[in-house]
Amino acid sequence: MPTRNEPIADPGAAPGRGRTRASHSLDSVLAEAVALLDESGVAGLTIRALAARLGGGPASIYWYVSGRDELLDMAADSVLAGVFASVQDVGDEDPIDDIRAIAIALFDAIVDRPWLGAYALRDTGTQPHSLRLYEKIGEQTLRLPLTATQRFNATSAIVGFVIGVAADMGHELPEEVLSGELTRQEYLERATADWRALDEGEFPFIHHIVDEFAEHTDRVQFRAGLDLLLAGIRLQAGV
Amino acid sequence: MPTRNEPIADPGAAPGRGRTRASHSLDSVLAEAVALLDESGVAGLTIRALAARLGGGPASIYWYVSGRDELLDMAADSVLAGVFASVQDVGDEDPIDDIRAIAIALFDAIVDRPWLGAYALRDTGTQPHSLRLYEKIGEQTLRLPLTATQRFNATSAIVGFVIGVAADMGHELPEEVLSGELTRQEYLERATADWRALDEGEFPFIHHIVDEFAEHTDRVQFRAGLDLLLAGIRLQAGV
DNA sequence: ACCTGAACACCGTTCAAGT
DNA sequence: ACCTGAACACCGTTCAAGT
Repeated sequence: MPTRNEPIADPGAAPGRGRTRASHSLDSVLAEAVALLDESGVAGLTIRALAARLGGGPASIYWYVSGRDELLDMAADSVLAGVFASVQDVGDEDPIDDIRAIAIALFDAIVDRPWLGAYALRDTGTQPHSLRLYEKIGEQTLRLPLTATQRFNATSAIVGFVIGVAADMGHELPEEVLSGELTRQEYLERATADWRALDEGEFPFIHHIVDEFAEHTDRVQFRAGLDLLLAGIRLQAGV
Repeated sequence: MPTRNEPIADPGAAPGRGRTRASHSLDSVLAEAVALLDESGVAGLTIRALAARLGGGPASIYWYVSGRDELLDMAADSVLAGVFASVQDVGDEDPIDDIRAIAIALFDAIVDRPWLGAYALRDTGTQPHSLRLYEKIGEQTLRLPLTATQRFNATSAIVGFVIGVAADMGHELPEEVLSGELTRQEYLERATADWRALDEGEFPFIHHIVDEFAEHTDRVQFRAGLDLLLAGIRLQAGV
């Protein structure tokens, strides 16, 4: 908590010359945390594993971060910094198209890093880049003829949709797939077989869409849903 | 894992007559797990706390459940059984209105139990009631003039939206609120003050909607977003 | 200012043994 | 079939002490 507003940049450019004592920085702590999350997921990010990676003891982490929860929040937000940077120039086209572009950038980032789904855009108070991304999406609605309430609701709907669908897809894949024990293809085939085995009278819808399920890709399905939501916003704005 | 398909009902109606040895059932394990989750959240559900509540040792839980993850999945699904039951008769009105009714029932259940957000509708293979709820929503799209792909995408979008927005709202409230240390009202005021303190040139959207934020309610905002998505589906179906 | 050492109070999970 | 006892191998977090 006391370090929350600490400068993010490394104060001394080079890591201290002494070699017996370990020395980190907020940047390196977060960078290694992200690396650990990418490699082994949320469960893999332990304070002890992180400290070992940085060459120090567990207690050293607590100088930079108030605890594991804040670490997770900050690690997620540090990734969102990149997403925000990548959409900084968006805002000159059709407002709805621009919202789509931002939403897709955010979604793609979460697909690449499934652990992000649970920690991105959680707390705009602690996560400055989450706030900026929320702001950025909202700014596009400012260019639509809507009321303030409609803009607020539309923006929250977009964010909720992105996070929700992405999170859903993140843990749609069980551990066997993430650990490389099973390919996505094999997993889909197994799930498809399960669905086909269901009683057709009891599960008419499942049977109706099982072929689509077998061949679907997350990105395409996400875009399709996003376009439905955007169509609703466009209709409301009358543009 | 071996117990996954065990009958859910208590085999012997009365809990064994012997009083020195603890004796549970899958039902009681899940019921106490839900109670624990309601009282103290996901972090509060430990195998040891659950076992103590049931009057036995930690190892006894493993006869009913393969581990903590499966316990969480099954506890969530056991709550969804009630949600499914409550919407069983839905399906005679306008299809879009029926989808709305189911989505709202699901959302309300997650608002009541924030921990549900992270575990509901996660794995239709392990969670039978998640599957039935997904099927139920999908069945309404069967009554709309859409292609199978469109129905699949629309249904997944609805589910993703509900889960996403609900999950978002679930952890929007920090621990101080959940622990009763702070009221929701006070929290909203604090967050609102933070937002007003932001630079207006840099955060025009935040300033534009801060008054709406201060007075918003989760349920109303969810319905507004849901209606945008439903409007998009209606437009696609042309009904 | 920033890190070490060492401890505290927990965890989930396993497994032989009991009933 | 279902539970106990006891252990294993971890956790996050704290804090006095060092540099």
